[in-house]
Amino acid sequence: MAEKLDGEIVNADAFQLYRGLEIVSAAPSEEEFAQAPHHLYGVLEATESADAQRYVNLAQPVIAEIQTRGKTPIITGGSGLYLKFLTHGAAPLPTADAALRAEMDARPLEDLVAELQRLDPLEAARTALQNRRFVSRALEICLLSGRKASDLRDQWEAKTAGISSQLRGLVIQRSRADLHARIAQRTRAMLDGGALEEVAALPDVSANCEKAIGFREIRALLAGEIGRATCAELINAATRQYAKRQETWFRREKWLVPNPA
RNA sequence: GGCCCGAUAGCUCAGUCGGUAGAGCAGUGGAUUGAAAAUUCACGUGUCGGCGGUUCAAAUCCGUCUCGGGCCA
Repeated sequence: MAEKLDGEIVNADAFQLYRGLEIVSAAPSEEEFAQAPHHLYGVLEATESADAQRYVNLAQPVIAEIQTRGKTPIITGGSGLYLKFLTHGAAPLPTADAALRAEMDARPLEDLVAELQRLDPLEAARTALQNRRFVSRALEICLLSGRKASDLRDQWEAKTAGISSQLRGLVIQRSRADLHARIAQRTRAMLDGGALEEVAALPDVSANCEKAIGFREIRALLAGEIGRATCAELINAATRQYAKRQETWFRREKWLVPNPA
């Protein structure tokens, strides 16, 4: 399979700190992946904010361009949500509104829950009401669209129901021991490979970029708040947790084939 | 050598007046269509360092040993 794919990698990450040291979490073969061109153009600057639609807008021209050269774009995760936007498209929902969001952030969660339950009881019942983000997003959809979030969601789910059967993809699953060893190796490579300099040189970054794993930890290291060993361990732990969340997400995507021969 | 402090979950520690122990982190599983490398939910049996003693009952009190750390010599 590997030798048949003349591929180029498009990564589903909005920000690529540590350029050239991307996670190799899915690839036809490790050698091929390492040799394939990684598409870093179209990537957001650290000061820019990101969202799933923005990622799709950046990735699609890159994918099209690879295809015009007769090559296979290999889309890798990254974020399961971003990949799903790419494969299934965006639902016709209102885009986040900064002012409304700031207003909601200032309100107590119970307040948001109560309003959502009043405006759209069905969506409230489907939402994890302890999760502030999910509650405020659902409420935001209702307020901005003037419609019920549950209706819009149902429409979109009905419309995209058949898409998965037309997709092809694979998931590389590793044993936890192997995965954790590779994560530790990657962290080492990052710290030794210029990540400190890269973070030190970054300006005030966007809230999205600030959350990239390693960013805060390296800032703390540079500020002398933690030592290098602690920094590495914190990055390792955060990456392990992220990898586990990726596994959970992709396990649910039934069209993805785990560990094909 | 003497004295003091510590030893409890993988790690850091809490544990009241004795009633066989629980937080944070780590870990595991889940949710997740415009913040997602984010956010969020669930999951806690472990020789309470060892041995002996007191007691109806000991992580807790007493003795002793081991291992850390500190102070005095």
